[in-house]
Formats: sequence, C-alpha cells, structure tokens
Amino acid sequence: MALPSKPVATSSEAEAALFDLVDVYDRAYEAAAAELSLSPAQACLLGRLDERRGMGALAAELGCDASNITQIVVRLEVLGLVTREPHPQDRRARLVARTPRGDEISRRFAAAFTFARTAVGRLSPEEQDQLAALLRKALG
Amino acid sequence: MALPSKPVATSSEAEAALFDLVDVYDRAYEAAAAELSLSPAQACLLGRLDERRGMGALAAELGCDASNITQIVVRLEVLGLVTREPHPQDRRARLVARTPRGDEISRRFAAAFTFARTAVGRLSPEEQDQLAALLRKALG
DNA sequence: TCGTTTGCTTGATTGAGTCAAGGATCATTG
DNA sequence: CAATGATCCTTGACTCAATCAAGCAAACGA
Repeated sequence: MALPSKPVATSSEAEAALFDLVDVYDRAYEAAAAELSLSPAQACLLGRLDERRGMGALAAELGCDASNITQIVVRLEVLGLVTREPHPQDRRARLVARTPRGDEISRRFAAAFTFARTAVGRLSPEEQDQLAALLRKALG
Repeated sequence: MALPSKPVATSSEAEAALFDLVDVYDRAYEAAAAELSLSPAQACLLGRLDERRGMGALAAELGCDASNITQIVVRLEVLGLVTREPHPQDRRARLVARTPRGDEISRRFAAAFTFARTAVGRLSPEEQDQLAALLRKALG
C-alpha cells in the first residue's frame, strides 16, 4: 500500500477532513484494483479505454512519460485485457483498445470502487450540491 | 508522476469534484516533495518524525511492511535527514529521529505544500465549517 | 532455562516512473 | 522527389516503492 500523502500537522478542521478524504479515497481505489488483481495504474489506464486511443494521447492525459504507458499497456496486453491495433492512417501509431475481457474487468472495477458513490450517497441531494460547490470554489 | 486514481465516468457533480480534488491534491503533494528532491514516501515519513519513533510504529501507522520503512529510512539517513538511534530500553529496537537538517527540510516541505491551505483559504470561515461537516458526514 | 514472540534487516522480486537513445514513419520543403 | 526534421513509439538502464520469505538478535514468559 502506498504511503499516504498526508502531513501530520493540520491547521484547520477543513484541512484535516481533506487529508482524511484523500487518504481513504486512495486506499479504496487501490483496494478495488487489488480485488481484480490490478495495480492502481493498470486500473486507471483500463478505465480510460472506453474508446480506443493512441499511446501518446494516454501519456499526455495521464501526465507521464510515453514509455511508462508502453510498459503498463504491455502488461495489460499480457493479461488479455487490451490489444494494440495498428493505426489505420498512421503506421507509427498504435491504438490501444479493450478486449471483451477488458470491458468486463473494467465494469467490475467500476462496481468495486464504491467509495465515491457511497460517500456522496451519505449526503442529501442539497448537501451534495453544497459539497460540489464548495469543492469547486476551493479548487479555484 | 503517479497515474491519477480517477475513473472516467462520474455519475454526479459531487463525485466529479471529489475526483478532481484527490487528483490535484496528490499531484501537489508530489510536486512539493520534488521541490526538495524528496519522493512522496520520503516526505510522508519525514513529516511524521516530529517526535522520534520506532520502525514498527511507523509501519503500523502508515499501513505497510516494516521492511519498506527500513528501506525508506535508510535513504533518508544517507541524505542526512534522519538518524537511527538505539532504543534505550530495548536493544532490538531503533528510534528514528530527524536531524537538524531533517527538521529544516521538513519545515520547508510543509511550506511548499500549500495546496490544502490555499484551497481552504478560498472559503469563508462559515464555508470552511460547512465543508468540514459535509466531508465528515460523507466519510461516514 | 527454553521456547516463543517481537523488532528489525536482508535478499529477491515486481511494478511504477523517468531519462536517453534509437527505429520507423510521416510531413515539409527545397 | 530527395533530404531534412518532427512525431510516435519502443528499448534499455536506472531509481524507488512495495511485498514476501527468511533470518538474527533481543526480550519475554512459562
């Protein structure tokens, strides 16, 4: 399990609540991935393949090196969850697509990662709107 | 940079705001650590040493294997940021403590990780209370 | 005292992440 | 067209995080 991104000292109640939220969220994400024998990175990538994409697009969106994507995609390919098809127009490029089994695993991951749904579900509709508005304002 | 712990599909505005918050938070934490040439794990551990602690206590608190802590502490030790002192009563145990330089780096990390402070600071005091209450309720 | 538990380390392995370098293809331009 | 340069991706080398199995040494308990 990844070490929490969490300082010790918190100067306000709201900050402390943010810390706890992020911590619990990250752990829940990791646990949901582990249920399906995926790493968080694999789950993340798989979840972005509702439509097939190029390696470069994935790297840009996820903010990491292209060679990192290559690595993760290769592992997903070995697991039979994605394929790398040739790009019809550009023979340099590869399009990553989920296999049917990849679709199934992705669906099961979405079902397993209940944290956000559950947390939001504890609030009334008005509270949910409030929370969304406050977070948006806090995010600037 | 770590891949975001973020699904694509979000069923509500509040959920989407949570995703964004976690994503931005984690990246900010990583960036603040990088400013000081620390990994997130190193920054996390260093931040927990306001008082000296045993390896086991750190592992338990951070929810990982003791050998992982050993590894990270060794690197921090090489950097001159922590020491491992013998435990006065128990000769099996080691107490990890920050060096003066470790204190300085830790202080600078806390200063560099402005995200939570800044985010909360965008809210009025009443809004901060609201946010804290909503998050606590959502966390269950 | 003897066996067990505790606290930590070591070694091996896997995966994420970055960087540098290179091959292949595309696109442009002279 | 041919040459040049940019783009897309892969490979290799490396660092760090994380886990597991094994083991040592000290403490503890019967």
